[in-house]
Amino acid sequence: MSTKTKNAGAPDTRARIIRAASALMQRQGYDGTGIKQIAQQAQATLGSVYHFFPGGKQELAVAAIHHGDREFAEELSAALDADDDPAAALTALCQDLAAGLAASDWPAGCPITATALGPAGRAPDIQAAAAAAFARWRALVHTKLRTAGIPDPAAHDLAHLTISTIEGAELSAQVSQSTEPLEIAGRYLAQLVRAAR
Amino acid sequence: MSTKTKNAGAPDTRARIIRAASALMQRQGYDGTGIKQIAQQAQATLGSVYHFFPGGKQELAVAAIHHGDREFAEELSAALDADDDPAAALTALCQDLAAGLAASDWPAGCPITATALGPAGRAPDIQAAAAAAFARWRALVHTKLRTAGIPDPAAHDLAHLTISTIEGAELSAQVSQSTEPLEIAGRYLAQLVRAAR
DNA sequence: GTCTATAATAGGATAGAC
DNA sequence: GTCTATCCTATTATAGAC
Repeated sequence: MSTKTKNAGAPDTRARIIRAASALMQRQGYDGTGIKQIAQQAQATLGSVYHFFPGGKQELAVAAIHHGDREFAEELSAALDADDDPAAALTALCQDLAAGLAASDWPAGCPITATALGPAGRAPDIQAAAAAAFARWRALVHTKLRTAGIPDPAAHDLAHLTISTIEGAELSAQVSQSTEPLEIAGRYLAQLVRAAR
Repeated sequence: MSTKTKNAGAPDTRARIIRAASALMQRQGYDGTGIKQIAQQAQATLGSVYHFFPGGKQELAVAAIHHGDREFAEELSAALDADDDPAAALTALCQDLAAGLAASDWPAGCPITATALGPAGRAPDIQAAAAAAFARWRALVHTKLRTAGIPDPAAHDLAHLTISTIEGAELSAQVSQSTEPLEIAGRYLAQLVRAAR
């Protein structure tokens, strides 16, 4: 076994820093989150942060977005795998998202939106990481829809719409401090998927 | 005529400041935008900014959100009034939004999302202003759908879905630097509205 | 790899002349 | 209402001991 493989038991400072950056930027955005705050939350020192991320805040944000990307991809995959019917799976996912948002008291929306929105114009690597995340999520839905028998022009478009709508409903729910947008989105996405067969 | 009514010809520093704050925060977010930058863009001095907004940056953000609220409400109203059929009107609106986003080179998404996302958790007045904007936009769509003959449980839900989907599609388009999410959203929203009759 | 100290700069906000 | 100067704090980032 190579020494480069991760040893899961160790304190793993680098992973703690990424998790802290991801969680804080998800709620406060890129510019609203300080590196010192990240270090404190990760129980690391400033020196350790710059040791692992010599590229500074931008490199940290890219790592945070990759982390949020994988995080939501796993949640999405689990939800899609839980039911053969994609319509039912999407409805259940929206309910789970609504419950998570309410449990966080609303600040914890999409794992990458707030991180990417502000600096996307100035930092191309941050924009690219966010675009890759959206594309991966779309691809997961696309595969599920095709497996369920929906042919390809429709499956491609529905995958796009699904990510857009879930993203927008989570944003609306967060801003309005209500689960209603996500509940409604789940119902209509199911209706559209069922109509596409 | 009262002296309190606005005299449209004057340089109107206060309005220039609000417009600058709205435009900058739309692209860079609340924390990514400095008051000095706003003053510079508005061709005003720091003293003038604090003269009109003694509450500082938070009061400025609330005014910027109100400005973006009215701005999009007018665009939405105009789009809905342009066609008797709400389905066709929504499709046209999505195409207009896509064109505007591409013309801005992608940074100019929803007028209030970036402004509200970061500080919503800490500043209740900013969150409330953003929630009011979303509610107003939903109400405009709701009225249009009811006028077009869609009964009320469906019209209410469809208004919610419309705002969520447009919001999410604009976000996806911005992040992905592509007009495709908005084009697809426009098509499916039209399909759902037509099916609701 | 970790820690502290510090440099260099930019941020929000205020004071007071005009 | 406008302008300039300034205070105070926080920020990113680096240096160098351990």
